[in-house]
Amino acid sequence: MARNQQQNEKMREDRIKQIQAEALHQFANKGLFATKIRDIAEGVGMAQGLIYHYYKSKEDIYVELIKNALDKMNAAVLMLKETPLPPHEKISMAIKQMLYTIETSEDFTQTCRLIAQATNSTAIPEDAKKLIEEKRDLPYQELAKIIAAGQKEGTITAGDPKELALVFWTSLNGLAIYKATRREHTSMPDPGILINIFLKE
Amino acid sequence: MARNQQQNEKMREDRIKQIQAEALHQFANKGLFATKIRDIAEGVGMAQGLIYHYYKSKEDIYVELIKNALDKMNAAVLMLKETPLPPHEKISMAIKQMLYTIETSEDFTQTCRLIAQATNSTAIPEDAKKLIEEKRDLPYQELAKIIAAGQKEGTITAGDPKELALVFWTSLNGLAIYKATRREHTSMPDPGILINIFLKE
DNA sequence: GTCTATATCCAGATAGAC
DNA sequence: GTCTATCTGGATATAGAC
Repeated sequence: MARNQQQNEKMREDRIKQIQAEALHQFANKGLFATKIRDIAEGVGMAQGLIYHYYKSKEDIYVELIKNALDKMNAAVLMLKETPLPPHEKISMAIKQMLYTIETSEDFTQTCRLIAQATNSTAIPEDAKKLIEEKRDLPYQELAKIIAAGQKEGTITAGDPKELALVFWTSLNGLAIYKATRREHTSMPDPGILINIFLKE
Repeated sequence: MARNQQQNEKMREDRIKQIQAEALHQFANKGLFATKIRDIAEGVGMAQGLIYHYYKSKEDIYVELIKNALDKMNAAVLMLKETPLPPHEKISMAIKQMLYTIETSEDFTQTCRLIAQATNSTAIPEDAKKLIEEKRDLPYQELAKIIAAGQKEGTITAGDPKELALVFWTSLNGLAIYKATRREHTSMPDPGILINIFLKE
């Protein structure tokens, strides 16, 4: 009996993961409003009504995805923060890593697109707005700290750390979104171009 | 009689301009699907049904705005191309100009947002897709040419001109969109940060 | 040109059988 | 858990009076 309950629990979780994966794909490509519950259900291969066995509403799916996306992004930044490297190497590693991930991981570019869409729309669920408000600043803040530390060591270009962090994040984000819409036709620029913005000589 | 016809024609054009201005505002903030015809009509101060005296459908308004937005962007790039300045000064002028315009013109940031949304969604009208396909590459191409010319003169950093153009355009675009969502709280970075990417020493 | 009223459609969400 | 059928609301677009 306990075994069965565990199995059921696992099946349920698998289903939820399927729905999430399909919904991320659809939302990233079409946005919240153009994506229909039917699209998600068909993508997963289940009846339209069955979605409501797992989620209360379309908005609920969306909010959960937004939360996951922001958390994933922030976790990556905190990981970078904890990495035992000098600041300027953190920066160049982060740039290389992100460009590589943009190039190779569709899931990552979709996550970027989801966040970008949500950030740029006022027509998203109230809960999603709150999450964004709460969580979106962390990358800028952490980047700014790393940059300031590097400037103290004399390895990173002079300039307002916050402004440099802003350029860092918006540039890479812009590239991720660009890439997402031309997957086959384009490759990312040489990391050196971006690294030059931040590192001395 | 001819006078009256002219007056009527002008009134009609004014109405259309009102609708366009309101629609740009709404679409930029909420996207195509979350914007309701009623919202636009209310914004202009007319009855919902009256919109259809001026446009056949919501999609038609959207497609027209997309066209205008892309044309405006491309016209600015072609203007830059024709400016009688050496390449490296074109680049630094363009950066300064764009950062200033982002900071001061809400219409410009809305135009950027509209294009960004449309570019990043597969759920837009077929006609809008065609326009984007046709027109969106021009800035990258012209920038790349200017950069290549500057490299020949030895005033612009080495590197693949196309990649540099990509960084140029995605960075500024990313900043415009960032700014749009935090209008009061943020200012643009020092142009020098971006200029340093492109100019030698 | 402008409005009100309405036809029509579509999608989110629910009910209930299996 | 899963499906089919359906209720319901809301939005586009049209019709027709003023």
